[in-house]
Amino acid sequence: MEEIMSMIFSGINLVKELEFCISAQESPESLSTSLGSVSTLFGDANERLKILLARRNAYVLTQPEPKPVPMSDLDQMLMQQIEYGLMQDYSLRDGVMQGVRNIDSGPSCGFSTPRPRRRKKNEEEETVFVAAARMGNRDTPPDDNHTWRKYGQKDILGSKFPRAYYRCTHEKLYKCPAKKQVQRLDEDPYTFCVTYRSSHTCHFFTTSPIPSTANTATTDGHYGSTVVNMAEALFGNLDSVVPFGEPYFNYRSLFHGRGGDGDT
DNA sequence: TCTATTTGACCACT
DNA sequence: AGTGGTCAAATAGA
Repeated sequence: MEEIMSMIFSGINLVKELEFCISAQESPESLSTSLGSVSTLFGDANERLKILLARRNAYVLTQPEPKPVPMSDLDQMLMQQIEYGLMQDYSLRDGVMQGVRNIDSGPSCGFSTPRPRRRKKNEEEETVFVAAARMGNRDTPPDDNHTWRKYGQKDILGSKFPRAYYRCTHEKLYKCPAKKQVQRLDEDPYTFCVTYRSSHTCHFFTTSPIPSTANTATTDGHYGSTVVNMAEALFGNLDSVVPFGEPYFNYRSLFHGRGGDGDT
């Protein structure tokens, strides 16, 4: 899965380059080359996703009493990542950085004593890609409304940048199990891959948990359709990738605090 | 003095 | 054995 996400975000970076080619009015040859790279990469990622989803669907069908799961965690995670990445891209292009994120999912899973030194295999996990601030401190991702304490850093094999490990500041006081890992992408140092593990059981924020709509760079209605259009342009047939058409899938809900709840 | 960060070492998993 | 995740002592900063 991480490999697919890596491919998708590499593709997004290629789209950025393509956009630059267009604005720089480069030759049709270079445009064609750029387009080819994009379509190859996304096509490949799409194929892998299809295989992945097919396997999952097959697995669900083999369950004795399949529950009505409208959208799998995997799908949801994927969509969040894709939309979040696009959102960050759009925000940066508009010169606005929005550290908006709210993807806590489900009940927290605490640790049993003694605390394991390795994460559990099935521990809940959410990965988002966050654009770094272009000004100020670029070494840390934008504020995500929670306070974190760094407890480790590791050089990761094959990665140019080290991975930083954070846990919730309230871990001891409120037994909050939330953790996150932050790593820069090799292909785009301005983008962080942030992996969240376990939900916050504390509900303390460094800033207001719901940013005012006055801060929104784009209206979410416009953005939502833009994202869909862009994703469709990128993936061709969205139905084969993500269930935009799912009745239970509300992509606006992914962006809490961006005016998605209140506007009509 | 307290809290956060750094960093080498330890440990679990593959 | 190699790698990633965590611990914990040392250190820095408020």
